[in-house]
Amino acid sequence: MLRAATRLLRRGGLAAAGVNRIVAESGAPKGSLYHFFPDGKDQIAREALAAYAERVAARVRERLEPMMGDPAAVVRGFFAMGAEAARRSDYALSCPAGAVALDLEPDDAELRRACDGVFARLADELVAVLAVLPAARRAPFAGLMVSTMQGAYIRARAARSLAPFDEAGEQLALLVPTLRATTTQGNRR
Amino acid sequence: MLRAATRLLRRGGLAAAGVNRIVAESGAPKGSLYHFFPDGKDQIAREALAAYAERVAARVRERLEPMMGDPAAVVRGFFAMGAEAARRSDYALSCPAGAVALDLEPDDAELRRACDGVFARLADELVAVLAVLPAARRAPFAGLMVSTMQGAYIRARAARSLAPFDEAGEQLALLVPTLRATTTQGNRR
DNA sequence: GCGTTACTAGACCGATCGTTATAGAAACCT
DNA sequence: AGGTTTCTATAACGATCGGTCTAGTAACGC
Repeated sequence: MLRAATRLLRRGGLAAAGVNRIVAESGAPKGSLYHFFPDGKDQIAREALAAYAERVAARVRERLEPMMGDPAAVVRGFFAMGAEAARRSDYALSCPAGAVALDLEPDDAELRRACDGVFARLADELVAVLAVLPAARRAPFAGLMVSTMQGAYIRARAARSLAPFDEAGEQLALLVPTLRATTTQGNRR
Repeated sequence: MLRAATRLLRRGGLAAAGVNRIVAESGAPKGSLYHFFPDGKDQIAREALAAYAERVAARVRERLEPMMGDPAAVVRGFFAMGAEAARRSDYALSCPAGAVALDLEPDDAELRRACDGVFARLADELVAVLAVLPAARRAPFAGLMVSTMQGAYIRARAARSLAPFDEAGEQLALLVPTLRATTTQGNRR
């Protein structure tokens, strides 16, 4: 059921993940939804996002850990993962956290934090596989990668093209030598 | 009325821009909606996106053209614009095209193209103000900037922080020297 | 066996969705 | 003024939304 919720969230954000559609697509028992998720839709979305965070973090580590010695390869590999997800779903599936974040009403504080948690979890994983970079550079660069990945999902869907992923991977990889060369004391401003 | 539609799209994507909410918030005559927009919600969204594209392109040019000689300043200025929009709306308003793109059902071909048009228009404007860069580098870098901006909107909203904009601006600015130095024949792969 | 709890089916609620229909007011042409 | 077109108000449509409720079955402790 959480799996169906995640897929619908990835497809069209909060709006597409109606409770009726979730139970319909999941084939799960319809009456038991509010038994396991007493708080309703918000709780489903929250837990789906939390589960997604762990799953995607694990996949990132599994796939990028072998390239730890070559940060540029890590960058390219990261965006290749996004491209693959987009291609395999014919541009239907994006990151659920991104889709939800843009659907948020200002009062959905918990859901907002759940989205933030996904990004934070992802950035942490990237920091780990970017260990070769100077310490002070890792976190901002990981954040940049996460942001760019979210945007690439958006643009890829709009253009029905994988170019945004390739574009992002190639160019952010170009940034790696600069990040390696610059020591902490050499930071701009 | 298009203005109200745009604001609602920026706030929460297609789902938040219900026709009733549009007429309510716009104060516009309620009965006349389907007189001016016979195709209904899709048409409103399409025209709102088209109008937004022109407006944001004009603002980008107006604000960044003075810095054309310094691409790094252009980059920082671009993301400062995003940060300002997010800050002024208390993280409520993002790019409508991004929000709509992640809400799209696969059959909304026209709306998808409208989103793509916004990104293309924006990238074109960035290419124009990045004229100092080598020609072959401009378009991909402009695309990267657009993608990263979309992602920064997402992460800023999730984190309720402007850090993603600063992060993006600072680091993409670091990429400028590399792009300037590398000639066309020096392209990787 | 029984009693209790965990779970499920499905109808049902009011609200809101996008859209259409009807009918009346405003504006315009001559 | 009369007639025509343009616009507006309001009600209503069926569909779907998130959520509740009741009745019932399945599973378990004892």
